[in-house]
Amino acid sequence: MPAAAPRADNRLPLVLDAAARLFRERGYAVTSMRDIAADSGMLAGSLYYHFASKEDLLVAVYAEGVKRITAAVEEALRAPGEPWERLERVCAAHLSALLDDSDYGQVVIRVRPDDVPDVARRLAELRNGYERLFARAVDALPLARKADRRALRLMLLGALNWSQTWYRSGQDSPAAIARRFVRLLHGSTL
Amino acid sequence: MPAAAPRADNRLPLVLDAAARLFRERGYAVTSMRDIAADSGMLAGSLYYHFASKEDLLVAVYAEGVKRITAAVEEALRAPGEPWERLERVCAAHLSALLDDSDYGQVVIRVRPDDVPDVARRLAELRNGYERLFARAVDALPLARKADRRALRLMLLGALNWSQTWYRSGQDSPAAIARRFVRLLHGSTL
Amino acid sequence: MPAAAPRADNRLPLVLDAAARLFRERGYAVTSMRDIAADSGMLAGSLYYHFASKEDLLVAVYAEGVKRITAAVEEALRAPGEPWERLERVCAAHLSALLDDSDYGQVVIRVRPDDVPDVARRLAELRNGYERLFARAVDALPLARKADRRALRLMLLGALNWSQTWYRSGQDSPAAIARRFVRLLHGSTL
Amino acid sequence: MPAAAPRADNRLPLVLDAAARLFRERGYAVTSMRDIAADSGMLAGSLYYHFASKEDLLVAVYAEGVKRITAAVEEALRAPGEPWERLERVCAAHLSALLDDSDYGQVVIRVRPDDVPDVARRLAELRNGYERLFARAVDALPLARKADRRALRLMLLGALNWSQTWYRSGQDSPAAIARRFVRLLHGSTL
DNA sequence: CATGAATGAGTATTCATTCAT
DNA sequence: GATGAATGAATACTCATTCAT
Repeated sequence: MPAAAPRADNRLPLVLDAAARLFRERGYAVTSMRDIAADSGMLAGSLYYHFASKEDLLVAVYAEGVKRITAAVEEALRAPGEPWERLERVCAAHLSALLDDSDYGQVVIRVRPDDVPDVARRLAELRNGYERLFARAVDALPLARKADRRALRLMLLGALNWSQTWYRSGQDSPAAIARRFVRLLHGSTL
Repeated sequence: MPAAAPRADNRLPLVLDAAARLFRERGYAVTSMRDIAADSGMLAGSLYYHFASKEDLLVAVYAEGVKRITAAVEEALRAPGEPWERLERVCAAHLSALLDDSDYGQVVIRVRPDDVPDVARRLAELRNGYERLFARAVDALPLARKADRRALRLMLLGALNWSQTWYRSGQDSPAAIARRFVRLLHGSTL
Repeated sequence: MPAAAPRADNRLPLVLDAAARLFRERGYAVTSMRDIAADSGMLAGSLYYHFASKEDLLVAVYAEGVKRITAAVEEALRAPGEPWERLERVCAAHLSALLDDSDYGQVVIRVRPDDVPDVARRLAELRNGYERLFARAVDALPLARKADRRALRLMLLGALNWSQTWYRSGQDSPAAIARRFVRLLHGSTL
Repeated sequence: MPAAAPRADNRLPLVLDAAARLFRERGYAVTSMRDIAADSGMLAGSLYYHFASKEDLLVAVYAEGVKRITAAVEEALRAPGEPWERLERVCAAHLSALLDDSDYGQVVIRVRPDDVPDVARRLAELRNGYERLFARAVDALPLARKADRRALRLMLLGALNWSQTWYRSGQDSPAAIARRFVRLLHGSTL
């Protein structure tokens, strides 16, 4: 019997889920601890048993978001295939995590690190950690010139992330969007 | 004695400028009317002589931002040249307005319409109005297939808008970024 | 007509009075801004128009308290007379300001500077300013030895200030207490 | 197997020590049960096994403080000697307990009974019990008039207690302070 | 004995807004 | 046009306390 076993009725994950959903739906600044508490079936004060501050709660959600996107993209990277194919799979995975899979991934895009000055650096580091992973998929491409590689990465990632703005589920699937975006770049770099 | 001559010491533009700067720097939710008032050398209550609400003030800033981007892009569209060249110029103009020119343009990207539910629709319309203009530059491209046109527009616009996230003035100029992005797409669509 | 004339219905003094009374009655930590507001016939938030923080409000009350004690003691110092007589009058004035005259003086004794770390230094300076004045009355005494002078001052001031603990109005008057205390010291120093 | 033997690892004294230290350092109102718990290596809830409320904890600390001062003063009273000499020793003992010996004694001075209305009476009784002891040392003095006796006691006790305000260890020792204070009163009463 | 989790009332403070002057 | 003064609701957070485990 492990000593530190969490209780069965631990509601921390519930809190995290509620926060993720609200941060994604409305944004960080505009979501109150009371909102989150109400959605977790608790009182506002009770949240502080689990998280020392609203900012800490955001960091936890954000970290979970990065973790999920990372996991999805790592899996896509592992599968065999030709570099452009792999990039397409990576983009599809990235988009899925951002648009469909859960609130956590969307928070990573929606909440800007500098919206929350006190933890901006921690958030930025989490995001950068992930972006290095994405860069690996671009580095593997057989490109002619080096400068193009950075531009291609920034362009692709920007386009994917911005998709949150216009994406409506039901129409184009993440995979379809990823395919179209990657193909737009493919021919041009031959 | 002229009847409706605006006073020389009209401080409305001052208010608008302060709001634009603060909304851009910190975001809408986190900027208070008192902050804006202080930056305009007034008291919070006095703002209400000029704007009925904080939301109205945002709409005014946003509209001015769209107007400026629109003006810059329209000028770029007017200049003669081959469609891809023109698109490049349009992108450079768009980026300049977004990154360098003024706070107003940056507010249009930084503030999401749905951050402010009550005026979300008005903001979205303003933004859409502009995006239709941008679309014209894409429509003029000699592309093989129709589907590509939409993807190309969304990709390009997303990549440009997202650049606010990583752009640091001093390094790459807006024009250079625009050129690289457009060229990445050009070859592939021949 | 002076430009910055305060409005007739300015309720700031009301706030100050309420704060003084409550700080004296219950202590600083235990008095809430709501309590003070309720006693001034306002809402808690409204206090912040007049004072930027609870600490600032305390400083204002404290300063007023020191000012009043100072004024009383200065007057006692000005009156002519033999040094011991003058000291007695000074002590009586000090005690009156502390026990009878108003809440402000009592706050100066009741609230310890280090109860409020952030403004401790400002409070201590205010108090020290006054104590230097009190010291003048002791310095004028014809004492044999120098060391005694400091001890006498500390003893007298301590005894006077502590009287807040046991004093019940109706019994001994401040003047009577002062007389007895000073006479206890007088004979011994001849 | 002995029935009521207290456990070896009884942590109650630890709690008491932590509370004494914090009440002395910061004051009662401003010290939280969590602070005390943290300093005792426990969680806040666990304190309630030992004490029914924060107020009870204060009473326990206060009582211990009074007990220690009482013990020190009783010892000083027992030693033989002339009344003024004995008073001086009593004052030195009182001051030591207040300034140097431990946190408990200082709490008795620092925390005013009426800071804690619900237990104010119990605290006052504890304090009075001690003060009667102190009075015995004054009663033994060969004084001319009765009124002086009360004044002398209040003056001396007040001066001693207030010393917490200006005393800085390292400079004057409690014994030296006591000597000076008592001598200031001695001559005058001959 | 002690913890983990929560409560519910309270804290200081902030904010968009109002309106008489 | 703008201010001084205030409102009322909200905000993040704290705290003494409870209680099943």
